[in-house]
Amino acid sequence: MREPSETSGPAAASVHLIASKDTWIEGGAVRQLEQTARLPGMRAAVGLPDLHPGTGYPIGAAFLSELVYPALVGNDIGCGMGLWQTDQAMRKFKSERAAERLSGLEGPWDGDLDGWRAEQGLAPSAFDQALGTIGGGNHFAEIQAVAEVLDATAFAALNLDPERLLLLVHSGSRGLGESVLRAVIDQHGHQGLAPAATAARDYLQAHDHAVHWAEANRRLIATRLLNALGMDAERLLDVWHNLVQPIDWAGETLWLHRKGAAPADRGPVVIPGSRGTLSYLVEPLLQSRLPFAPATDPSLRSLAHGAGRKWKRGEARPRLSTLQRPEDLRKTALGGQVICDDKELLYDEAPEAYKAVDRVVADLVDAGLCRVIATLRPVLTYKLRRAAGLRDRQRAHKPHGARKPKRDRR
DNA sequence: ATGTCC
Repeated sequence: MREPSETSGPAAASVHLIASKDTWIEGGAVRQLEQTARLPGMRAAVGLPDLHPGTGYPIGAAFLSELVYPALVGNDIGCGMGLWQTDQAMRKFKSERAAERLSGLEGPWDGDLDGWRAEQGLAPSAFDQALGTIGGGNHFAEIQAVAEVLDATAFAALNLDPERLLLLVHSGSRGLGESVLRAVIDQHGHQGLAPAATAARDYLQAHDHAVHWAEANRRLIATRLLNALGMDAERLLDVWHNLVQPIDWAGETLWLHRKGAAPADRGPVVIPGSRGTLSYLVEPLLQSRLPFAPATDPSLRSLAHGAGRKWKRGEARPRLSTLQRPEDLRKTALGGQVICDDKELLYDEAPEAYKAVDRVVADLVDAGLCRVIATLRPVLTYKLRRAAGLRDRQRAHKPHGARKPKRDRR
C-alpha cells in the first residue's frame, strides 16, 4: 500500500490508497480522493486500485463519514453487478446465432410489470418503463465462459460448473437514481446531511428504493436476455458498488459511501475487466474481521469494482478511430463478440480505454483483501442494439442543410 | 451515469 503525500489544510480523515507502484493512477484522482477526505465529518477514505477521476469525486473509492453525502454516491444509485449461472453448455453455444436472437432489450418490457413488481416487493416509480433496460456508459450484459479455476474448493462451494456459461449484468437505477440525486442537490447542494435530519431521511428513503430498483432491474435484464436465448439460470450473486449505508463502528453509526467500490462483506464478487479481457470472480478475505474499524481495515470493507477507466469518455474515439474500425471493435482479442450499434459507445468502452484488470486484482490480492476463485472469459457482450434500419447510421434525421458533404471512400 | 442535446 502506498500513502498519498501530506497536504495542507485541516487534519481530517485518514486517507489510504491500495495500489502498488506499478499501477497507473491519475494524479487528479488522488487529489479528488484527498479533497473529498477533507469534507466535514469525514473519518476515513480509501482509493482502490481502479481509482480514476470522476465529476468532482473520484470513482473506485469508499468514504466513511458522520454525515450523508448524496453527491458522493452520484446519480447511478444502486449500480452494481449480478452474476447468473446458466444451464447452457459452453461447447454447444453459437454466439453468432445467439446475437441474432437478441434485440429489443432497450424498449419497455412487455411482461406483467405490476405482478412482477409485487413479486419483487418493489414500489412503483415514474421510471418503471426503463425496468429491464441496460442503459449506456459502462453498463452491459455479458455471456461469459469459465476460463480458469484457481480455487476449486470455493468454486465448487458456489455450485459452479466450469462447462456452463455465466451471465454478468452491470446496470443501475438509470433515470430514477438521477432524479433522486437531482431532488436532493436542488435543495441542499453538495453538503453533507445530518443523518437524523428530514433531508437525510427523505434522501435515504428514496436512495434505498433506487438501490432496490437497480437490483430488480439487473434481475429483469437477465430474465429478458435469458428468455430471448432460451436459457434457464440461477443467480449466484448481486452486489452494489454505488451506495451509502449505515455501519456500526465502536458503538456509533457512521455512513459508508461506496463510489465504484465493491463490498467485501457480502460474499464473492465479480471484478470485471473490459469486454476484451478476463473478469475475476474473487472471494473477499475480510468477512471474519470484527469489529469493524478503519484502523484494522483501511480498505473500508471494499474492493475494486472493475478495471477502472484509463481514458475519459469521448477520448477513445479520436485515439482509436484511425487504428480500428467499428467492425473491428465488435470482435475482441479473446474471441468475444460485441453487440453495440452506437459508434461513440463502441469506442468509449473499447478495452484500450481501461486499465489492466490483472494489475488491479493483483494489488487487491497482494494487500490480502481477496483471493481469486476463477477467471471468466467474455463470449458475447450486449451493449446496445438499434432497430435494424438504424444500425450504423446517424442517430436522428437531420435537415439536409445540416448534413456533412459525403467524403470519398478510401 | 442520464427517457443524454440543440
